[in-house]
Order: sequence, then C-alpha cells, then structure tokens
Amino acid sequence: MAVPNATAASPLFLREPEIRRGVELLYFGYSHMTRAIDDELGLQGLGRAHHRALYFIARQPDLTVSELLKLLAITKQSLGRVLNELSARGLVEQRTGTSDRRQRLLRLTAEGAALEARLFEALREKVSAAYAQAGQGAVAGFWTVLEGLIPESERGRVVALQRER
Amino acid sequence: MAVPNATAASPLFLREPEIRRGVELLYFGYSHMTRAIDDELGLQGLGRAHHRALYFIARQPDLTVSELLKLLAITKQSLGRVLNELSARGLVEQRTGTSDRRQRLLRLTAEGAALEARLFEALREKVSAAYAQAGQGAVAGFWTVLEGLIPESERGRVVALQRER
DNA sequence: CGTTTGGGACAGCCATATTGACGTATTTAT
DNA sequence: ATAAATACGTCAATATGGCTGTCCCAAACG
Repeated sequence: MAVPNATAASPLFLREPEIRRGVELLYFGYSHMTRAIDDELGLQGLGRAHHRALYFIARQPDLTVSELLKLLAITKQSLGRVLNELSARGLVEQRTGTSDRRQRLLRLTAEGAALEARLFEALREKVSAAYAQAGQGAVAGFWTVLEGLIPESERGRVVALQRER
Repeated sequence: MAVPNATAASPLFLREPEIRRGVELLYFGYSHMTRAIDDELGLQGLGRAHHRALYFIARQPDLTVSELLKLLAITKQSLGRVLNELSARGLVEQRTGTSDRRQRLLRLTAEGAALEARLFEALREKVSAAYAQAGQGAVAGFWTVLEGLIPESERGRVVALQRER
C-alpha cells in the first residue's frame, strides 16, 4: 500500500465521506440481512425478537437467562415475554441448572432447532452470496472492522460464541 | 450433509461458522453503532426514526419524500409522523418542487444541520476508531461485503448518496 | 380528457422495548 | 446461622415505531 504523506494525522479512509459510507452500508446491510427472514418469521407468527433469542440459544445451548440478557441488551421483562412465548410453542425448553439451581438453562427443542435452521438458511444464502462475491480477503476485513465497533468490555461474549458450534 | 469434497464447491470462509460469525458481528456492530447516538437523541426527545430521516436529508439535500421513503423502506404514514415532528421542531423545512410542484423538497434548517452534525460526531468517533484499528485494507473489505448484502435493485440508491456530499 | 403520481391525513392495531416495584429460591460470605 | 447477593419471574403502566386500510387533493402525463 503506497501511503502518501499527511496520512499520519488523518488518512483518507478516515475522512467524513468514508465514515458516512460505512454508516450507510452498515445500515443497509443490516436491514437487508434481517429482512431476509421476515417472511418465514411472519409465517410462524413470530417477530425478530423471537428470532434473536432463538439464534443465540441455538448458538450456545444451555445458555442461562442472564447470559442471554447480556447478549441481547434488553430488559428482563422484555426477554421474559419472548421466552415464555417460545416455551409455550415448544420451541425452547428450560432446565434447572446443575451446579447452580437458580439458573434456567435454555435449549432448543427439536422443533425449535428445525425452525432456527430454516431461518438460518435464509441468512446463510444472503451472507454467503455476499462473501463469495467479495472474496476471502474482504471477508476478513469485514470481520475486523465490525469487531472494532464492539466495546472491549463485550468482545469476550461475542468471541465466546465462536467456540461453541 | 450431502456435499462431497466440499472445498471446491464451498471454500472455508463459506462454511457455517464463518457465516454465523458474520451474522453476529453485523448484529453487534450495528447495535453498538446505533447506541452511540441514543443519549444525544434522548436529550432532544427524539428517537432513532427521527435520526434516520435527519441523516438522509443531511446527506441528500432537496431529497423528495418518495425518495426518502425508498431509502427508509417504511410506509408513508410512518414517515409522515416523523417528518411532521421534525418540521414542527424547526429541524427540517420543505419547499415545493420546482420542476414538479407536487413534490416536497426536504432540507435541514441550520438548527437541524447542527443537530445532525452533533449526532454524526458520535457515529464518526465510533466508526473511525474501528477503521483506524482495522486499517485501510480491512475497511475496503468491510465495504465490499456490505455492498454485496444490498440487492442489485437498490444498490443504485445507496451509491448515489456517495456522490452528494 | 382520464389516469397516474406525489403527497397528506384519518383511525386503529401490533411488536417490542422501557421503568420501577416486588416476590422467591438459592447461593455465598460473614 | 444469618445476612446479603444473585438468578429469575412477574406486576402495571408507558413509549416508540412500525403496520393496514381508507380516503383525499393537486399536479403531471398521455
């Protein structure tokens, strides 16, 4: 990379147009990814909030309620409603913790796992098309920038997801 | 799992864990970016919907209502409420279109522009920190992957934003 | 001329989030 | 043994930001 002068103080890619480009692409990219599952969710009579819970429970079986709360960054009350609905439909099951019996360990039922897989399939199509088009190097950059947007204090939780499945 | 010799047909970065990583990073990255402006918005008694309108009007002065509707992908009614509130507060002004007098051309007032700038500053801090940490090459990859998530049919609208400011 | 388009407005509804208070079981520390 | 902290659940009330359906007007277009 030829790095011309004056870049030490403020490289070109840190100028306002480049920042705005990132803001916009992040907005549109996120929007289109999430819209990819709205149809299937609508068929099930579920919303995006349900999917987020479903997703993270799929990702980290035996997740506790408080761990899920930290990931979703919503209130206990909001999550409670979602979790009750998912349980009532037989998509999620809760077991009492073994070492700490105050905890509820969350897992998908077979039916829940099947639904999550169906939803993930729609995400996979979207994301893998973008990955394939962009190439491996671009994907690495994509990850790196996004990781930088996550505060230090929470990065551990996100990295932990990678170790699961 | 019926794909034999998966490497040719599907490179490593298209496997499930890599797709999930993208999904999660996009979710967390987007979340943290948007949260960066919630405090300032709260002070003004505005919500994220107001910011999105403010942002795109800042980006493309004399934007018409229908263009803004396409960018935001919400209904006329939802946007109407937001736009009325922004107008009532003197943050946005509307002029009648010159060539087509049915159109309303949207612009920020000086006050609106000042608020948008203040909000953008919070975004800029977040994003430029991530950019700087990741480096120029990663930023290019970040853009490329996100562009791939935007359907062909809408990519033009997003690219057009870059030509404005 | 009739049709289409750009914009606005009504009522009512839904999904998802919030705060604050309170209750209960369980674990941990003194 | 008791006190404190933790994990979870639940109450009521409220806000935000979407949605549908319907109707309307003015201007542009063919």
